Amino acid sequence: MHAHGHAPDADDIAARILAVVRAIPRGQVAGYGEVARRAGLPGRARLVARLLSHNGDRALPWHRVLRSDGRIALPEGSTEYREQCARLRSEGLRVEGGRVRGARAVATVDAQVWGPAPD
DNA sequence: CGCCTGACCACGT
DNA sequence: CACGTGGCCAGGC
Repeated sequence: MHAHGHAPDADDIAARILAVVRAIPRGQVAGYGEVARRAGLPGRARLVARLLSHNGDRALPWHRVLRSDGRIALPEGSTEYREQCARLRSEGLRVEGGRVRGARAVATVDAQVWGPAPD
């Protein structure tokens, strides 16, 4: 084990992504690309999606991860899709037409406290 | 190796 | 806001 730590192993990458997902506050959402970026993996949105699709941890707040436009990525009508809808609504979020309203208004907690980055 | 698929994204119309 | 287009990365075969 311990291959040259130069490039992070798949396990480390997965762990970082999951950590970022767990860090999304209740009642808030983030895009796949946003999550990847926060995990230090710009451009790996699809990796985040793949990881969540294989995830088995029910405690993981995977439902807070949406497409960049605020839409639910899962196929409409599927069991997982309905569960995501239910979980989001249970957190007080308004979901309409498979989309979370106001998801793009606040991308980060900082934006909520300090307002949109002036720079 | 090449080819196809996927819980994606940015951009233009 | 809906759609279409091209791009990107990882896996499965």
